[in-house]
Amino acid sequence: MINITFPDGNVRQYEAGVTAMDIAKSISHGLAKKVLSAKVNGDVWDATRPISSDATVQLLTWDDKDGKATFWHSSAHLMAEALEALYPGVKFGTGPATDGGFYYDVDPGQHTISSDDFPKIEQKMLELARHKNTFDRKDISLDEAVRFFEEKGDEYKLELLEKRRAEQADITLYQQGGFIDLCRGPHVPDTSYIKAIKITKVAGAYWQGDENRQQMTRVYGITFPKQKELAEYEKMMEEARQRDHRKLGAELELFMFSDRVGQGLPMWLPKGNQLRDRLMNFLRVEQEKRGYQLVTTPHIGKKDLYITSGHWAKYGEDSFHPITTPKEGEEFLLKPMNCPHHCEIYGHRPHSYKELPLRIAEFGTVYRYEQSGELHGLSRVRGFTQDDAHIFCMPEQLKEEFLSVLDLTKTVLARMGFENFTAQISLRDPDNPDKYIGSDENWRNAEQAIIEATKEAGLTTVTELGEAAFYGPKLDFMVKDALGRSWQLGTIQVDYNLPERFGLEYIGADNQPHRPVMIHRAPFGSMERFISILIEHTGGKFPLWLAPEQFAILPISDRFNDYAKGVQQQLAELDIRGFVDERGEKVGRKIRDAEVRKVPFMLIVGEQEMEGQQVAVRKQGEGDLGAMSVPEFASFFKAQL
RNA sequence: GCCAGCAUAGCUCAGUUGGCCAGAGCAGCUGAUUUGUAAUCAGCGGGUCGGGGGUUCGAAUCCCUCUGCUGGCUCCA
Repeated sequence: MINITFPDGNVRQYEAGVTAMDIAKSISHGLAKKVLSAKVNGDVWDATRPISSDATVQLLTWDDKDGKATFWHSSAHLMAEALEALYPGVKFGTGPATDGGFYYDVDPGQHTISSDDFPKIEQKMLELARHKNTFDRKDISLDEAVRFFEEKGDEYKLELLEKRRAEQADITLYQQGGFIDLCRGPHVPDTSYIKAIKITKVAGAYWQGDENRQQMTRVYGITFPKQKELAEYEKMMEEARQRDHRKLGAELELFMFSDRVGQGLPMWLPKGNQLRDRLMNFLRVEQEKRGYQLVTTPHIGKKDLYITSGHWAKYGEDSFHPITTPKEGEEFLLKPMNCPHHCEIYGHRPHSYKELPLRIAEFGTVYRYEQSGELHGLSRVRGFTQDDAHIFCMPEQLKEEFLSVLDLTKTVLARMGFENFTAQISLRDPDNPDKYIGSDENWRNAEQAIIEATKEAGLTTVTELGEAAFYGPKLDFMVKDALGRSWQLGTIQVDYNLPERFGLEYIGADNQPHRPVMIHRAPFGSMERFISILIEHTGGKFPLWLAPEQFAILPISDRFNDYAKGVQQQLAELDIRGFVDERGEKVGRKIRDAEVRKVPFMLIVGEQEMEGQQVAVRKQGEGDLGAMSVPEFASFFKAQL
């Protein structure tokens, strides 16, 4: 008999060789039906794999992240089996589960796989799933595995095996039906668990993530244990489509692109620009409270500036090429970031330690030649405005400055209605200390400052080793939007490199020159990207204070247009903005149009309202709230700001 | 940049294997209607079928190429 310890600390005895499935059955039949795999001593195992000695066991179901991963990983195998049936000669790379489903990288040989083939693949998978084939685990020697895949002619699997040989890893195969794959597992007990299937996309992907190697075809899918869950998923996807900032941006007339202007170069239309302006003003005020000083720098700078900063060497060839002038040999670059200009501002005169920290802020528009395939609406563009600032401080001031920036960022996110966020701390790779510039002591100091500051600020954090930039550790804010999707927003980065390259100094209390530390920070990241996320988070129903139009006055007929304009005037004096819909349309129509434009308040005025000096208030998405006097509406409105 | 797909009126789309002057709805314009909580009616205008080249008696439709867009990959100072 062996002792099985459960997550709640309970211990039960079972025969050696018991499986997680057996254990589940011993607890309840309902549970057994839901078990997909199990965590045995911390590793995820097949539910059908025998446990031979004492162990801690956690049963995993669809509700567990690892349970889902098992389910999707098995689904990847099932898809591979279907692909092999549909496209003879197809070769397989890797096929893992992801956060939202699974994919398999395949080399389809002569065939091409396009979205037209999805129904066919789904059908085949469903057909195979119904066979209720078990996923059988086989421990074999590496040489046997090599022989098998040589015979099959799958060079990708052979390459993976050679890698395993170097690692001296154990080799296991999994077989379901006629399909055998190199795989660590685990898998669900059999294929019939997979009830609902959707192939979602097909894309190119480089073998082993290396752009110099073979391009595979990556087929993405998602599966569910119940049809209903697929339906919910599809509904969510539809909701995401409705909220797509590119669609809403066009519909709400916020921004546009033009082929003639150029790819990835957004133009802000009046309403979008208002939104953008209000966001910037909000941040200006918050920054002023925290001791930032605004500067303005030009959009270009001499190539030498970027040779000094080191950016020319790293990005020069792959970015916008220099602008030449009538003067021989003179070259300027469109600025790809604001820091070199800000470093020059810092360096234009000597600084005393008493002046630090010096916080230089700018809404700086920068240009980067992003690869054409990377461009995406407002979230990835070639010209954008950063809500940038650079804080020059002494090393011992780092923590306090971090706290101040964290406070600013939290204020910003809260005001925007993002309640769900985490901070990702990116530290050095401890195994690779040579990759980084700056002394060991400085790094330790900076990393410590970030860790302590986030702790004191009460943030939920995740720490990533090796994700730091070569010039310093950083902290990124990850926010979750209304649909539960995660986005990276603002960033705070410590930089030891630029102060060095620009030879920046301050005179310390000891009357000796010292090197300041620089912090780059941008709570929004960029106005473009931030607004794209805000649009999708709110579905275009912006917080009242940001709405380009806060009300629409809808006269019942043109006899009330003058009264309507009077009301508009009264509200304008109270800083409430909106417009009068003077068209010769029926109110029903005016309401519909205002609803579609997502105007927060509709004020309907007719005979009764004019006589009573009132407005009939209707809230977008909610309906009629009844009549109010204009001052009543104004205070009702202000209460919701 | 790479792989795959897409590009028809301002927008959303129809135009199935090549064949008479390329269609619809919405939007726009003009007129009528003076309207009470999500689309009033009528008339009119609008397209070198993304650009260029080719195949063909004939191309929106087939081929090549360029541009842009979409989904990923790679990248993201």
